[in-house]
Amino acid sequence: MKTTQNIQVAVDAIVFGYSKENGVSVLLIKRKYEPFQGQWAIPGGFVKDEESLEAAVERELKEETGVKINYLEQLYTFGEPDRDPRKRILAVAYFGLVKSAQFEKLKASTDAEEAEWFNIKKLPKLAFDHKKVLRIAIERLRSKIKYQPIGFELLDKKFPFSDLEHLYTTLLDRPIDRRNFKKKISHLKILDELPEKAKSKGAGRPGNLFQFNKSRYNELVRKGLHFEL
Amino acid sequence: MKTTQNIQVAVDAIVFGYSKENGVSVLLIKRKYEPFQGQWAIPGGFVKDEESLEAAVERELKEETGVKINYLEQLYTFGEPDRDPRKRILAVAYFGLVKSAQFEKLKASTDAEEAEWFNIKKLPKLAFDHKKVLRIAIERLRSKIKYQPIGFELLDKKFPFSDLEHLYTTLLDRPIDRRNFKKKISHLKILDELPEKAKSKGAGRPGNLFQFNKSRYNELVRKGLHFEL
DNA sequence: ACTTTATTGCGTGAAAACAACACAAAATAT
DNA sequence: ATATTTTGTGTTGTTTTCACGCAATAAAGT
Repeated sequence: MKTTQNIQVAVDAIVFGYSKENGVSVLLIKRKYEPFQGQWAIPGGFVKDEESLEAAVERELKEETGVKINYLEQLYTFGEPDRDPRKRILAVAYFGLVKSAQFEKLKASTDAEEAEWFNIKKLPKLAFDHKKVLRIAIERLRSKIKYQPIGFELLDKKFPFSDLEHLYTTLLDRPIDRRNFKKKISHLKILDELPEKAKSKGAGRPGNLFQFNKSRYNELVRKGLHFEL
Repeated sequence: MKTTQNIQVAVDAIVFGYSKENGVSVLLIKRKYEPFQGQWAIPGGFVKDEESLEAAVERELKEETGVKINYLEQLYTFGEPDRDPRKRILAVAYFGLVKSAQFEKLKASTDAEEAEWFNIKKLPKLAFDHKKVLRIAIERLRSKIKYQPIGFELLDKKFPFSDLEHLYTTLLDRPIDRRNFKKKISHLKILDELPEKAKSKGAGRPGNLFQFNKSRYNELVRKGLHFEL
């Protein structure tokens, strides 16, 4: 077996967060070193020899941003020989989501001076091929939210229905009929309606709170049903 | 930058073929060397330093099996530290399809003595974690065929409608109502009906020949429609 | 306090998609 | 010629989706 191969393996983490005020945002870091020093980039780094890819993602995220991920899946592997100007680096990109509550917690973190959330419609110039990587990640988020209940991973544990609606309209970039949307979601029976009401912030009638019921969802999947918006 | 990392990068190619007689099959090779010498495995090999991942896949496939792929996409990257007993190998797995005409051409190939097609329901024992890899690939094929027109990549350029129907019943493992299926497909207007008829092999009325119209399909996609069985 | 404004919650009818179903036509096999 | 195999097509009842309007609840404005 040849051992002449000279490719470094890294992981990247494209992490999305959401809030009603800031919309759908992605976590970026400002690069401290060359190449692309000072530019914004997707967080990530090299994989250690004995470490799984997922462990590497979580470690790097913690080191660079202090953020703890709520949902993680593999996105795509970028392996073009010239992605990095110095040497060949293969990046296994992961796709992560954080709950609304976690979102914005950056300020509290110590290492996070150079990390920031950016609305996905107002992205800065990015290092390497990260523009392309991010485009693919956003595509995945947009399409996946239609047939997998990952939207709930972006909201708080308890949320008013309007938050869910707002998330979908924002992400899919089209208006949604609240009544039909409610019907569709509620007859899947994957949401529990809580007795409490949201405490109103701002004008308008306060909404009931809901909660995603994961075990109910898993049941449905076992029966071959599937969520689809 | 540390260069102490010691991970080898390989590609694997899970290639599917189809024929009415043999059903949906996958291309495997018999390993010539340790570890797992003599066992069946997914074709693949190490990526060369200046070579793209896709190029590596095509090269290895040609070397090991003589098969030329018709459709190729990335499947998943397997990076667990202990996948290979000798040293850490990260495998970027690709998912490929060959046309029915190409299928079975193995015998003609010179290097292909140790390559064979296996019906996906009659798989042999596999080397490494290839059983898991294959399971994921089959899942992908099954689910993707429902919402992307990749089924046509498995058939000949011109095919009778019954072939399409047979492919779907086989792959989805459930009966399909011919009339409803025809209605659904034909009102998408992605098939051109050819004036010729299939020359009959065996009893029964010969069917008309059809052909997938890719540009028509792309139009539909642009308009936001989507294929779904 | 009462009026205005913002937001939530619910129901109905029309249109489209889906599922179930049977028989005639064209070819080969005997 | 007659039987057998396989293709091709149309109708109807049911279910799902889509479009749409109005009353209820609370905060904000006066």
